[in-house]
Amino acid sequence: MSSFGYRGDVPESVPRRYHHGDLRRAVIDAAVAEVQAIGAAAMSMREIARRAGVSHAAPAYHFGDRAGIFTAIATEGFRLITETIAPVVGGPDGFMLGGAAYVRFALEHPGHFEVMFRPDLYHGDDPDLLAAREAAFAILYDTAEAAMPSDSAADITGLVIAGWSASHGFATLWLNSNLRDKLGPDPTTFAASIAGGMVTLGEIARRQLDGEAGSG
Amino acid sequence: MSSFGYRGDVPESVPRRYHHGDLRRAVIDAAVAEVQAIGAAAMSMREIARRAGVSHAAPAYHFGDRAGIFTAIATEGFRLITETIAPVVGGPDGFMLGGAAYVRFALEHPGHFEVMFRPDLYHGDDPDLLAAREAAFAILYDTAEAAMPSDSAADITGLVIAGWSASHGFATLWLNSNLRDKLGPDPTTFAASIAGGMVTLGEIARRQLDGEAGSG
DNA sequence: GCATCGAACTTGACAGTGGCAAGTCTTGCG
DNA sequence: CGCAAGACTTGCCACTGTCAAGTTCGATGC
Repeated sequence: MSSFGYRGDVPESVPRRYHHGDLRRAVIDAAVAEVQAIGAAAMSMREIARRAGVSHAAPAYHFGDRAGIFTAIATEGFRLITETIAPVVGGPDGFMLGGAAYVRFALEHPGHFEVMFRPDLYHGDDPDLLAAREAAFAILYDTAEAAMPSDSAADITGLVIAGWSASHGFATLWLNSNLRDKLGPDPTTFAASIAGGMVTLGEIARRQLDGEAGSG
Repeated sequence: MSSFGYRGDVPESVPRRYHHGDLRRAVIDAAVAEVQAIGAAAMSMREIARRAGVSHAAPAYHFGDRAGIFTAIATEGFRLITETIAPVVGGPDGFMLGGAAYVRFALEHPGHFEVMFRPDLYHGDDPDLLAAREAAFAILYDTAEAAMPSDSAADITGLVIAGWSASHGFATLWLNSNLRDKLGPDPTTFAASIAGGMVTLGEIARRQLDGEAGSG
């Protein structure tokens, strides 16, 4: 019946063959771009297929279903963020640099970042995903361990959670455009201001802990 | 033609009338529950209509479109979080209590919280929404201002961003189940550990700022 | 060179979705 | 009562993700 007639919206100039060559890669790239542009909810498999110049069901062949595409994106994202943070671990300022690298990753790969932290989108039991995520978490812990002051009585977990929360929260709020109108267009400009805020925040936290210990 | 035959999946026991009475409220409540249970992406207007016992197009009458429902949820969320934080502002521990209240709101109203910080879901130019959001932001600033140590040279904006980021990041990571397996089931248990982490984080930040000032 | 086998696609169908236009019921007000 | 307007219902459309079945093509073995 059919004789390979599908063309979608692909320009005539692009040579069309039955086998795409690297459809898996093309789908991920298009999906990340779509997530970044219009959000994960609005991302459509058929639209992605159209852009790649394949039929509407082709992406599902490689990824199983919609969640499969997001699983691949999240896995790639956890690998990328590990690569971003790993080089700065170990030095005296490793923890601050790690936090900055975390934020930088989020701002440079907003599509990946959005998917990574929305587990309802993907297959949470995928082995590759789990391994990539564990590796990323391990880097966080390493960074905290190396930066822990020798005279501090605080536990590592508390430091990891505090640092991770601060970095993650800033990145999230920034990407949601909740900070842009309050801080100006470029996030690196006010890094010092935020670091100062963290110092003050530490003082306030200490005051409260002392107060509890004294009155309790 | 028709004689008011629609019934959806509503139990027979529920008296059915043409006018629901408070469909607007019912739709918001059902939508929040759906977002909490299956995520905003999977929330369906038709499913909500079914649960409310009205026809599939009834919700759109009150909210215009899907984004209109999310706009109403976000607006309600910003009002609720303002009510949650407002009572704790002013005291010596106001900033820490405010952060705790912020996290508490997120964990108690995960449906609202998810929608509030995903602007791609709703109508960002809605006047009610903008007013509610500004009021919530104002409370954050008030809390920071009241808690600012008199001897601190840091600026308020830096403190607000640092505290907001930490609270927001923790809440987000917790709701994404990224912390649950690392911290145990109940977030209040390890509040002291996290506060200790914030103290350490402040020390690390100060060290880095001093280092930069010394070497630069 | 040639058959053939499996991977990489296409095609077509299905149930479900959001949005729109047009119709219908009901309440409240004169 | 009459009637206008608000609160819905109904039916339709284009679109979506998923599935089953068919088609094409490249590699492998002979």
